[in-house]
Amino acid sequence: MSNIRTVLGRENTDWRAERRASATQAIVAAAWELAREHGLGGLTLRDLARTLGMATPSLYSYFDSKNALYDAMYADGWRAFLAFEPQGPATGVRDAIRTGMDRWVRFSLADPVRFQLLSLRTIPGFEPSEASYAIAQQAYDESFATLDAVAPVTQEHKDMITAVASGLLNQQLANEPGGTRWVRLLDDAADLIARWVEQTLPKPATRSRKAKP
Amino acid sequence: MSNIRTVLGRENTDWRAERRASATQAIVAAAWELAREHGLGGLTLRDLARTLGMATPSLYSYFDSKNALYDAMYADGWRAFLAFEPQGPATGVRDAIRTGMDRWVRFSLADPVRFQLLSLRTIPGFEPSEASYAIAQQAYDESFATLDAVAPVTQEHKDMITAVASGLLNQQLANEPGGTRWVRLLDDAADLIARWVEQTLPKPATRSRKAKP
DNA sequence: GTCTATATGTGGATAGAC
DNA sequence: GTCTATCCACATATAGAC
Repeated sequence: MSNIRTVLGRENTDWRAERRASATQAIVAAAWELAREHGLGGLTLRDLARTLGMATPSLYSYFDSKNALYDAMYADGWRAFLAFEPQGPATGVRDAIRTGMDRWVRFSLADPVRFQLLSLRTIPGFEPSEASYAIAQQAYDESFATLDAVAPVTQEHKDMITAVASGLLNQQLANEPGGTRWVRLLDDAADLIARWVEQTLPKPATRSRKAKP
Repeated sequence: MSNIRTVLGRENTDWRAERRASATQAIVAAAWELAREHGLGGLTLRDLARTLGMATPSLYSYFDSKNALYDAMYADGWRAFLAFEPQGPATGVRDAIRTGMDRWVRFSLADPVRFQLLSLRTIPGFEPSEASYAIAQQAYDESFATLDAVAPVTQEHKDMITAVASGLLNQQLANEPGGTRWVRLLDDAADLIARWVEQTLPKPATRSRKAKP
């Protein structure tokens, strides 16, 4: 049933979709830049449109609202994490925890505004869409894959790890941005948690070398 | 050199100062209420004035700006912490850390919006004044007095404690407000830190029982 | 489909009368 | 100190040209 018309139509559609996607990406990139400059809450659509050389209402062709833009930035931020220095396999629990926390901290320090959007509830009224939250979930799972591969850690273990990492980051960025006062405690913190995790690990079915026959 | 006129003048001044202070306090209290209702960032001066039965610009007789109001709330919040369930002496490092963290967590959970203002950088452009920050410092020092009395802990020890507590709190309030998923890890966290503190305590001038003669 | 032009509503903030 | 009137910036929405 396909003829030349529909094929051309599809190509045309793809072209437009691509153009639209690349334009959307350009808007998101410019939004990050302005957010880094004026703060996440200080981002305005007027500024954004002016930066891009377009009229403010034109942005609504790409985003239904300012929160939709934040949502796109949220998804973009987590995608950036997925692409950020993928972890290799770890030699043990301590190594997995340390490198995992370190990766997250370096990613966050590289762009505090991004950390603010991804991890803090700083934009009043903004809540990520299901689609964007799914990407965040994917990043979460991927980020713990290394540790999961090394030991059968529980959800509580992961919660402790994320809480401590986000606590050190938040204190650092809130009280001494650019410094290292809290962040340099990260290795100690990772060691603490690692020891705790190893001690509270659910016992596997006693895999003794000398199994009874 | 004093006469009846200056005395009356001073009394008059004091009256006015008191009335002004109590009116200011009423505004701050109403502001907290609205912030709890609509979020910290959702607080508007229009709403606040309407609640108090006055015109919006009248608020500017008490506060130079919205941020000045936030500043008064910030100071008020830390004063509330100073008055919140003062700690008694502790039996040891672990006890001091556990009760100190617990006190802070219960205080914060009792009013998440207050925690947000005191501990997060959530209001774009708001920074506490020197006077208000001094109150925060006082609360910080007072809150560690119990621990200080028990052991010569370092700044790093305190930084770790505040970071872990704020991390658990932030995860809890951001991801599951009203729940206990992160907060219930507090005792474990306190134990971890206590062990670490005890191990890394700066050695006191070796007070051995069996001193060499 | 995307742009320009324009309108509405809600913020914070100021001026000036009383 | 409190009010009314007003300003400006912003998010948001719609109409209409191209």
